[in-house]
Amino acid sequence: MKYREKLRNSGLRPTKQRIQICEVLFDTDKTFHFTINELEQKIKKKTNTKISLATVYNTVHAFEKKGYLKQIPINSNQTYFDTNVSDHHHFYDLKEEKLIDLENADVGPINIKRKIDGKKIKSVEILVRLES
Amino acid sequence: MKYREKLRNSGLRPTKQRIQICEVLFDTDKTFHFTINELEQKIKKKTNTKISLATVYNTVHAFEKKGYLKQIPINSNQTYFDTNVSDHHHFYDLKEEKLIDLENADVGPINIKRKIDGKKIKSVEILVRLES
DNA sequence: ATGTAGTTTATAATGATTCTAAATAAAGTG
DNA sequence: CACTTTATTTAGAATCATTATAAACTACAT
Ligand SMILES: [Mn+2]
Ligand SMILES: [Mn+2]
Ligand SMILES: [Zn+2]
Ligand SMILES: [Zn+2]
Repeated sequence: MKYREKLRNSGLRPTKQRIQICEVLFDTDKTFHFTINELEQKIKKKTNTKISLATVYNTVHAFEKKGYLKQIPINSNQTYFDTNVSDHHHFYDLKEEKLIDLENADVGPINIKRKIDGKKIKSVEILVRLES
Repeated sequence: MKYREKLRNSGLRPTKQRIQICEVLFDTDKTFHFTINELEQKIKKKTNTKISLATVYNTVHAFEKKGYLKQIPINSNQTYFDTNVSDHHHFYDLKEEKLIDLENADVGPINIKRKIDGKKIKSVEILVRLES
């Protein structure tokens, strides 16, 4: 399978669980946003096997560290993750509690004029809250 | 005191606890960012009375609803609040885990070109992550 | 003063996330 | 292939921020 090599190249052993999670996360043209609980549901539906919640957490964190996922800062009691790891911005629909990608073309260039000594910019992200 | 009226005008009874929390939050020229636990510490230090944690939560949420505080979306296990309720952006120093205000003049104008039917923009916030 | 609705409080409950330690599986060695 | 080593999975417990509960208290109107 295509994920065995990807995992091995990342220094992660290609276990059955990790491969299944890869299939749920990356076997799609569209990227998406998810919480751990939503991911658990997707896994349960797609594969009929059960992966323990601890493994889902472990795997998501491992993938995040390797740069295959990223966290989206949102005021929510649950952490949101994104399979789109490119630099991009978000709408957050407050009613639906859903994130929507904003392509960079949807936002003009952003110019951060202020500098902080000894610090460099790691990321610049816009969150646009939407109400009905 | 100056806060009695402000509270009454907001439909909030001016209790001893709320006035003390107002003093900690608003008796300063500089605005600041805080978590509930940091606020609890400040209250303990400034006033020598003890306000229950439940009241701190209740009051912060009441003030947020009235628009005297706002929440800042950050990936943290604790919720961050801001006494600066104007539209503004943030640096987030990943090492110090501290927020720093970016004035609007520090960021060029932001133009969100995409629209979502039936939704209107409630806020636009930039988070600039800083690394050392 | 009395009554009512709002507020505070200690404490319990909740729920997302992390930890633990034992069982299992992958990789390395000869 | 044995055999060893090391990483991973797992169920369940622990943690910890936040919210709920319900009884005591307080601001305020009459
Ligand atoms: Mn937050
Ligand atoms: Mn978050
Ligand atoms: Zn996204
Ligand atoms: Zn701020």
